Amino acid sequence: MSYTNNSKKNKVALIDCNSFYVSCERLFNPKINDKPVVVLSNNDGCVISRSTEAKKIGIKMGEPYFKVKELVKRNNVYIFSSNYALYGDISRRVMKTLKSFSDKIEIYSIDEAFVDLSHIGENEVENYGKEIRKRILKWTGIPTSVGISNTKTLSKVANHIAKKNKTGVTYLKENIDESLKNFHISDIWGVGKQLSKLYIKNGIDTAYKLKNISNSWVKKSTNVLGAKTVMELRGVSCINLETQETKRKSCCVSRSFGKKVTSLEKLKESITTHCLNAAEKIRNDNQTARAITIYIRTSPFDKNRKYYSNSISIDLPISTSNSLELVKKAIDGLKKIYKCGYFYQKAGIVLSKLNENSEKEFNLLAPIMENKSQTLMKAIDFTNAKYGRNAISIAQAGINNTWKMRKKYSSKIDTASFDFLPKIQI
DNA sequence: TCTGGGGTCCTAGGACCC
DNA sequence: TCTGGGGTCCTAGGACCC
Repeated sequence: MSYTNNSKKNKVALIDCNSFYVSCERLFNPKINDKPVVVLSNNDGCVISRSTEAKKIGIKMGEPYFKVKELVKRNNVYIFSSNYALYGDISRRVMKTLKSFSDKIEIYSIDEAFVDLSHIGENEVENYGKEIRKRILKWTGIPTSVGISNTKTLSKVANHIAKKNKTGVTYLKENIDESLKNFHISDIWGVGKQLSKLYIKNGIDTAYKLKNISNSWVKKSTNVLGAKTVMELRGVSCINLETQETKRKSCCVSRSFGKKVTSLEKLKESITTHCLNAAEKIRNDNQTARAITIYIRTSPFDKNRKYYSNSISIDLPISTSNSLELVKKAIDGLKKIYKCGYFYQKAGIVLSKLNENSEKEFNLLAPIMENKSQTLMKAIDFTNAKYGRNAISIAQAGINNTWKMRKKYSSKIDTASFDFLPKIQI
């Protein structure tokens, strides 16, 4: 493994939106600005975003909603079902604002981005961070935290610290050991549940201790990623800034059911719907799939019923993005793994081995078949974009679906009025 | 009653070949 | 009777991220 030891010059900022989904809801609802607010995952299942006030009350990240219902009631917490069309749109605006500072930017997730600040002078870095923060707040209304340091992993640490700062900006310079001593091992980027367990078992419970562990031990006990994290804590950059937007390599669509499902017919409906959505997604990216995976499972939390989970992967003879072909394969697969007598909680599909349309393998019949189907698919995508997703669907997908998601607390805010967003009908 | 969804990367081990 | 070993490729599953 080779490391680029140019840490002295490298400066990278991590900009992270504070309580992003909550902040998005607040944009259109100023009366909840100083109130405890949470946003729930699909199906109103878990808490996935919390305002500072909600955190203080003791509502934990990822906690099932039914477990905190009482706490929520007692403290008058405002609840929202998630509205991804809204969050996606606000995210695009935040990223666009960031790009006004630099082209060297890696959009890491819906609410986070790394920006290269190597060209900014040592004494100006912190003010530059403040300027970024100020502009995003002014242009989009979203509060952020900015962490800056020599490597991505360290800028993540800096960002954590910035979240507790008044200014919202932290620049971790060379002498960072004091900060690392107070930084818990499980908060390090790249150290998840399993690694935390391993490290703590070996007496390594802070970032500082991990930084000073021997190379040979890390390599022996973990893998290359573990080793990279350690190097990055030492200020040696091993994880590059990915400024090129790359196309996805797989595409999955899955949902939990609002109500448990037992019949093959209902499973067919949901698998068909997921398949249509996934196919549309990859067509949008001008991609085709050469494999499809179908999976179904019962609830892993239900102790009173038998658990069943199964999946099947099917290779496709010709790479395709044709909805009808994909649905047909998906249903074939579903029939093979379906077992009667179970209460299913979730179903999903994965399209994988994705290719660019242009690099499709050579096939004699393909051009003729494709022209026809492509015209049809384009017509469907156009209509659905204009009149709402599923305006055109296929009969198999069902119409009044009892298995559809719960979304009791949706703010129903739709930014289409100023950005021509397609409205998603749930 | 009620526990999300969408990604990436790494590795061990099997299949296959000579 | 004695029953190799090294290389490559692929895949499933695990770990991690937000």
